[in-house]
Amino acid sequence: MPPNKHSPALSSGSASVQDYVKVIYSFTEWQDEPISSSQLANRLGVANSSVSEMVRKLVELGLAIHEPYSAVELSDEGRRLALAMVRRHRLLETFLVQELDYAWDEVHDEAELLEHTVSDTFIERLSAKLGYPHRDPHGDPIPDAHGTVDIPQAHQLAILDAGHTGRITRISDSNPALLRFLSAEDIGLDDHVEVIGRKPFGGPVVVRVGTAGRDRELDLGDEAASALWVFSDKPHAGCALAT
Amino acid sequence: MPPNKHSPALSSGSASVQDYVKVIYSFTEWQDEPISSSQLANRLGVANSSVSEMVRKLVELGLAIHEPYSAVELSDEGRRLALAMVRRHRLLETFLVQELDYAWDEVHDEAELLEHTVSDTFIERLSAKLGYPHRDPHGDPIPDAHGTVDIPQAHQLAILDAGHTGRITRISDSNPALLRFLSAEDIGLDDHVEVIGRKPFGGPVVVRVGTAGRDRELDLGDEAASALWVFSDKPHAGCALAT
DNA sequence: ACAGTTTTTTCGGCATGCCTAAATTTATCG
DNA sequence: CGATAAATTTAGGCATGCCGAAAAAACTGT
Repeated sequence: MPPNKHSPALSSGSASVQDYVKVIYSFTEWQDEPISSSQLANRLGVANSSVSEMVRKLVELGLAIHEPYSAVELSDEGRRLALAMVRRHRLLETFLVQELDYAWDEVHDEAELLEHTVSDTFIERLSAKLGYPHRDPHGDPIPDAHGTVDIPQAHQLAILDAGHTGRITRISDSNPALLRFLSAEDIGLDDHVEVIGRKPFGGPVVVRVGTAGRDRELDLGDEAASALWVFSDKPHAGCALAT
Repeated sequence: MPPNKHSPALSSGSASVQDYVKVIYSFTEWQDEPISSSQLANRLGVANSSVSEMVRKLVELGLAIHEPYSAVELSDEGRRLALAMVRRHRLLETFLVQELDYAWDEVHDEAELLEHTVSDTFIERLSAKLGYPHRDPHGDPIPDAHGTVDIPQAHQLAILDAGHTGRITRISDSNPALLRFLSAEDIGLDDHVEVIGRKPFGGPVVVRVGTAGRDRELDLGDEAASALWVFSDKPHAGCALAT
């Protein structure tokens, strides 16, 4: 056993370790399949070989589970750490928007850096100051201090069949430009959506969106339609591409 | 010339570089002598050899001026960077105390970490939110966004002669335990002080302190008396040890 | 001024995390 | 099945910052 306490509670690990663990976790937050090495490399912007190395380290640290040549999964310990990081990230984003008047699309990168630096004390005081929020500005659920999250049932707009109606529960924050576009189109969290259909040959998705009565029809490209997650009005929202 | 723009404005440098520059600067903020290698090593908690290396790098980066075997000084560029870091540190401390209810003695370490991570945007928004403060919770002056500071005329209580009276302008934040002691003794910023004298054989300094009318006499050990800086009521406060 | 002490610098080494290039394993398809 | 393609891992290197030990320079006191 390396210089590693029995159950390191949340003794973090380096910023890199935290990043890896968070990405591994996030990959399965709204989907299911565990992440592969190259997907990890992609999301982290590092070479595949770096991932191999680091994953070995994560396994040594007891944070990940990994059979050579197969997907990477988190141990309970790893998931705890990941959830702590996700909590940090989302609370920081909420803080930046609510207290420092950051725009929607500006918060991600700043939070990405800060999450490795702030102390647990900082995070808990922040949470208190913000009124113990459960959802961040993009609609992502904020785990509580013990690592409990509830992940709302939601589907990407891109995979919903025509006719579906629902509410936008979450908007992926991974592309700031896309967030600016959505903001310009006045599409926001909790807006109503109705899927009208899809233009032929993989064309844009046509939807009707809007807050309250003010709704309008518009075309959404694939990236936009994938970034929008909707909580369907139909209880058992089937969706075409569900495999 | 290394991969270094002409006048990198404030393109920071690594956290280490920032720390070195800040310590070099801080050393002369209230005194005058430039800092020596071993003093630098001491304050940074690193080996002398590490300092030699890093100082060479600082010179390469155009941040420091250094003749072998003599003290280290900052270039204009280095001073700019140092002031930016000091600004960050002090604004962060102010924020932690005012907005997140940190105690006086808890803020230093957290700010020390955060100052390397937050963006300029963050700092400017924070400054606005706090109402553009000029003094941090320990009384240290906060440089403005352009790197202008005014450093109040102040002397360490430890070196003032008997009879001096003044106001506590600044309380060094380098020792949290000492801050807790002072807080327990109810000694705070802007309190009035009168130096009564010094007990024999390098004994404690006897002072009379207090807010408004509620003042009392007490003995202060050398460390405490050195941490307290007072703005003297006498215009040309002479002091015994001034050399 | 010069022998001894102190300060500073130089010299290899180490750890972390990243890279490219070269194996190696796994997957795919005729 | 086997050849080729794709994914993964190993091997060797690089940069940053740190260290201890040893060499070099700078202060000391008599």
